Amino acid sequence: MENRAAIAQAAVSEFSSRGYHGATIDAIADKAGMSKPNLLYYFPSKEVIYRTVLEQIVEEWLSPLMTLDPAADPVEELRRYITLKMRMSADRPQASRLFASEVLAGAPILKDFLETRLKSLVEEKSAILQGWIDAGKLAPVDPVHLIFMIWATTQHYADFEAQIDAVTGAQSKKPGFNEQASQAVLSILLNGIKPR
Amino acid sequence: MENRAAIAQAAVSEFSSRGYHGATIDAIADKAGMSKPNLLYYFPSKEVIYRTVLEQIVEEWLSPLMTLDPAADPVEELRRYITLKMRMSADRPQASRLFASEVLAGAPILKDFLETRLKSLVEEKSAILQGWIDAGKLAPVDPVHLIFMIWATTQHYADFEAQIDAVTGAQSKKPGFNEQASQAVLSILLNGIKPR
DNA sequence: CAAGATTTTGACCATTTGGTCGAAAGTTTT
DNA sequence: AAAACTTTCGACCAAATGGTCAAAATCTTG
Repeated sequence: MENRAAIAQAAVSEFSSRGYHGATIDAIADKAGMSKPNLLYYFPSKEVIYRTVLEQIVEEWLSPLMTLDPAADPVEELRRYITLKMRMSADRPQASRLFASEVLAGAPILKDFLETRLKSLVEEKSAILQGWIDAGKLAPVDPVHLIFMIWATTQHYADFEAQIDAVTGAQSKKPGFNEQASQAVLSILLNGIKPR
Repeated sequence: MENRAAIAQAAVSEFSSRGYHGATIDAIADKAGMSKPNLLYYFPSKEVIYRTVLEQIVEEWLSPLMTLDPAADPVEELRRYITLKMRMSADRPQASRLFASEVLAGAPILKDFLETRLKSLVEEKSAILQGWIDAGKLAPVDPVHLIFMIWATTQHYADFEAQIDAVTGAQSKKPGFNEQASQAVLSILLNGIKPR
């Protein structure tokens, strides 16, 4: 259904910049090119729209972590993962901000998801990291915190874009900025976890 | 004025958990223990309350960075700064989330502040970092991105508390968690920037 | 092309909410 | 203790907004 997709896209844009309460059905409908009652023909309520787009985003967000390969070289594997997350932040900053906004508010909708699927995924991947550490291929560091740090640094470039733009004088709009940021992040994180 | 302080505190709590639009004057007044008209006797409007608490927070947020001492040992100085930021995240998570929420929304109120005072502070402190790099005391890495990374990782523990709680099974409530997190963050960041 | 199904929307409603107002309650000053 | 000033609040208003509904427009199908 073409219309549902247009609505979802408009919703991500509105929810991410104005927050759940700040976004209005009217504005979403406008952006999707239809009237409010027409939008409500496709989605029963504002909350259902919100849940729907959140769920989509969360699925996409998860997938890169799921591919972590225990057989690969740890540093190269993490380089790949970090690079991928940096690209996602650059490509879909609104999606990142919508997710962040939900978690900031205490994750009222995603709480269950975070406690179940995300928790077990993190546990699973932490075990892989711990295996690498035990094999002496990574410096000894709590794997869960390492995962948090990767999320924090990579998503920061999307979530705090306004601050980064302000501080760098909108350098972040220029092509190559993302590569430069990736270089810095990779350099610090990978050096930080290489065994000495 | 005791009442203004109570209002400000209630406002930080409401704005940080419900966002600007989700927070209501009534709820803030309730939490501050007074009626809505009474609250509006102390602050002329919701937006002024918001601006006021944001400005307070931003001042506090800035101060640790200002103390960076070029004469000190780089690694020890950064250890001090990171530890301080981690403690701030643990002590005042709501303040952190309110700031994050403002930036997430595109920093409509703080834009000017970020482009002027924060920008020049970052430039000033970047120069110190660059000096350390030139002296061979730090690994060569873009100082601005290093500052972003420190902000990202430390504030993550406040801003994404809901996610961290969910994933760690509320371990983060236990005493010692913050120390453990600080250890991990310090270990990775400091190792990441030590010259090799 | 007519009957039926789907999609679209203008008009409307109920609730929420930011903010006002006038008066009451409390405090300070003379 | 009366006047003057500060603080508090019940009642109210106007605008915004989530959602409904019946009818119109459009599309599908026998």
